[in-house]
Amino acid sequence: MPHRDETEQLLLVDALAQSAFAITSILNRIAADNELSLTQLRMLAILRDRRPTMSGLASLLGLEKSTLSGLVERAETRGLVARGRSSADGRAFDVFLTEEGRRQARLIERDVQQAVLPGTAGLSAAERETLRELLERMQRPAA
Amino acid sequence: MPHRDETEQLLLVDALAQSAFAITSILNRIAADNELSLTQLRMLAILRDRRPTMSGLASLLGLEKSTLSGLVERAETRGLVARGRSSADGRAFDVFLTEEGRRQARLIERDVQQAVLPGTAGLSAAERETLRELLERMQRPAA
DNA sequence: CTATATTGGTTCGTAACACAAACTATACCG
DNA sequence: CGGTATAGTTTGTGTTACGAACCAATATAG
Repeated sequence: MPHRDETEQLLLVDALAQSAFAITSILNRIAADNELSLTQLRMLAILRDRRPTMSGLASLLGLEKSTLSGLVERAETRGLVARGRSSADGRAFDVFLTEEGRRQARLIERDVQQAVLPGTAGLSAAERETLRELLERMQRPAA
Repeated sequence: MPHRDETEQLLLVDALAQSAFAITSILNRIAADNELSLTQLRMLAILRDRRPTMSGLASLLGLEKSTLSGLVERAETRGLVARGRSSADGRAFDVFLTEEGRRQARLIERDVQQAVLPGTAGLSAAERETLRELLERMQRPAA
């Protein structure tokens, strides 16, 4: 049952959004269980393999930079992240996970896997691989 | 480059989470542009094709039911949603979109499509269809 | 049938979140 | 070098989110 390509695109966007809603619902719960907010959890996940500046992190999270000061401050107070002077710009700070933050991120990762895996049970191994590859392709910049 | 199946599963979960993070970042921005919070936006999207009770909606959003009273109250005050007595349980209220809420949801849907579509450009039409189908398969209950 | 347990939704207290405006110091460009 | 842009912070305001407590409706057990 293929659709016209324009329709197909819109259906894909909707499927991506629905998937994001479902995952977000799960993440909300896991965050609360770990005494984190959804945004704190997302920040930890993003920082697993990045060291962005404050405004870079704001952009990745889709938030205003004024929001980040408090967010990072509180995470810093909890020992989950630290800040360092950016070498690229004397005004900027990089944000990165501490060892404690890495531990917390791994715990969360485990919880997320446990919660999300059952939902993938209806797919064959080949389908799972295809889905993963296609999603990863979408995360890569085209250029 | 296939992996062991267990690894493949974990990579898929990670890809799903990364996708959700990226979409959520976009949704955060669109919500702010429409003077909504992320959670308000998610609620509108969920209510497009559902009429859940308050606690049903809390579950769909992954939030505590105590959070829903204020959330729905404010959306009701803005004329985006309304409540009706549930026929299934004399204590319960259903929540549903008003006409205004439907209009708002359509505007948001348009914005989301505009923002997300460019990210799908690197996939062929067939790949897009495959991705959509696999995502939809995941949203369906297996039973 | 009655007493007890459970549950749907609300209220309240508390901390956190998120935006916009304003600000300061640093960086950039003509 | 001077004017403009920008990274990050602070402040004000409204919203969000959890847990505890509560009340009324519903479910359950004897």
